[in-house]
Amino acid sequence: MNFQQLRIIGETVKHNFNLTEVAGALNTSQSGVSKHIKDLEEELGVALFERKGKRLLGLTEPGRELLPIVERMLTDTRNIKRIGEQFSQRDEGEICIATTHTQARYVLPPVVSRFRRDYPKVRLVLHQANPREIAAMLLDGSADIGIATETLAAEPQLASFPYLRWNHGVIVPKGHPLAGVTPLTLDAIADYPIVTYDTAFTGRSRIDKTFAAAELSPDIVMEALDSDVIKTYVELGLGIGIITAIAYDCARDPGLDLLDACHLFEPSVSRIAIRRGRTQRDFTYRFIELLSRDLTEANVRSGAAES
Amino acid sequence: MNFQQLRIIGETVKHNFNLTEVAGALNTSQSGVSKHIKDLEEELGVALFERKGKRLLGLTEPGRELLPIVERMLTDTRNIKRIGEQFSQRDEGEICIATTHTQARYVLPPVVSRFRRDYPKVRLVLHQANPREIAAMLLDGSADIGIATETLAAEPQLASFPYLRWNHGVIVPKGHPLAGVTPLTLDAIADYPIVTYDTAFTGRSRIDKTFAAAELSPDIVMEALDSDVIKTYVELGLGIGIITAIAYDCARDPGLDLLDACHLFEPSVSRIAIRRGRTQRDFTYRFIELLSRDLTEANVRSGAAES
DNA sequence: GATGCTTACGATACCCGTAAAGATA
DNA sequence: TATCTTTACGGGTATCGTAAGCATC
Repeated sequence: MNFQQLRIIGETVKHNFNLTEVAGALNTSQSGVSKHIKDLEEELGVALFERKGKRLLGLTEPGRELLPIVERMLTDTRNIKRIGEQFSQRDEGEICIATTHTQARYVLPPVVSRFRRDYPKVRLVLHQANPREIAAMLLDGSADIGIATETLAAEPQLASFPYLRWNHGVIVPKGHPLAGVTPLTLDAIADYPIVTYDTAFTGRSRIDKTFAAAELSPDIVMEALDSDVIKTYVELGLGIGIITAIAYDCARDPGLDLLDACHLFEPSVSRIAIRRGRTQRDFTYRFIELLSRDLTEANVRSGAAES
Repeated sequence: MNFQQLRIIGETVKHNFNLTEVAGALNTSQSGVSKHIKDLEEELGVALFERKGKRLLGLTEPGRELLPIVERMLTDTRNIKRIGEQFSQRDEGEICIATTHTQARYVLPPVVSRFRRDYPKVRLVLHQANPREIAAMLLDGSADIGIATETLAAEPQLASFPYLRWNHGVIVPKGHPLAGVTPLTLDAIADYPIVTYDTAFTGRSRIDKTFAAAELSPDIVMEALDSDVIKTYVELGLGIGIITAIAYDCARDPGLDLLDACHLFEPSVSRIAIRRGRTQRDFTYRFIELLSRDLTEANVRSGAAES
């Protein structure tokens, strides 16, 4: 048994059992991949892959049992590598943060610039993605930290921590009649066409639930992926907008008014997630501490320890 | 990085950083061991071992961080191997049970013979040892199951399960005056010289605590490692014995009487332990089920899952 | 016929062990 | 001096990639 064989097992599952792709992903030859699999199966005395003739179709039962162990070993090799980097180049390296638009645009900038000042030699990669992709990136190791509002909590392999509470607010063009309605009500909102987030983004599910609970069916005329697009179309008069309150800035958005809606929508909680079992660089913990002073390295470590 | 390097790191720590011994343990040459260490340190970019000149003295800080991961990888290699065996030879293999004298002599025989009938092709190795050695054998992987009364629960790497409650009893030569004392009292026992277990064995600590709580200082004239030796010397008239009640059999011990002492000593609990994170063979779970029908595979698995 | 897996074979690199040299107690 | 580690070097082996053969779709 050797590491190449383990890598091949892992990649084979990832690439739908297409060994040609696997060879490409590992920059090696198909023949080598094929032989490695055969050798390992021979050494263990069991077939790991279901075959139809020469094609691989899936894992056998022993293969399914093996897979989680193989994956743990692969992450452990990366952990070992990371410990090496950690000590050989304390303040150098790379940190990849997978996050949604809202966080990247409105919350992270001060944290990022602070981090860059503290760790000028660390390459900071921001990867904007939707919550599902963020979870996938954490799981496959391509991201160190994930930040999102929608459920990162579902996956047991991830440890997630709340770090920011925020509310939805309603934005309207300056002088819009809705601005005169005080206090704002759901019924009043539902009278106008609405522009808001796409499903599975930035608390959209919470918006839907709130209207459903009030037995209202709002007229959603546009679903966007980010607050900036929503603001643009609200300014054009397409309708009123429901966005994160933190995305509104009276100086930058002179054509819009933000109407408080704390009493209408429950607050949302954005979470930070990391992969359990992954050894993190020191500066990764520092980044998380910058996001929330409660999330000290000790707290994050103990939260990630279970399972 | 390769497996041989990881094995070498692990063995080096085990053998007090003597590379000559390590080479012996892995049947290879010192030079190879030395080079592997150097190569790995070079690859990671950090020194893993503290050195004084050419001698290795201990782990550096990165080495200490690395060690648990290396050990997990080594147990994972064994886990993979075990999965192979599990499926290629379902009912063949080896099971090693580390246990104390009392269990081996009085509790395990029926279980062992039943297991041998069910799994005739499994080589069953019984290894008699003291509780500390039992824990060590589980930790280093040389035993599958450990059984003992004294604390196996202390080590977080081990998962232990209670499976047998038992009481201490007093044995006396037939016709001994103590047999007339009913109910038996601690004071009455303390009047006679006592033969019992060595410290750290078969609930000896419980015996001591019981007398201490009653402010008695019993005259312990002999400390033995097992009940059979105690019985022998009680029969010779050296004193009265305090042993596990399960070690007395009126048919086999015609010269002795067992006096009930349930009301004097708290019951002891014998425990079964396995190593967390170790993949167990099917028949290992079957063996545990034979010991206690409550300890089903599902229960044991979930109990071993934490941490 | 196109794609995908396996087998055969030659080149390369890696790992191992012997032997000699250097360091430590 | 005896023990232990490192360095140097040669032999063997395993791994890799090319190329050809063969099965599946």
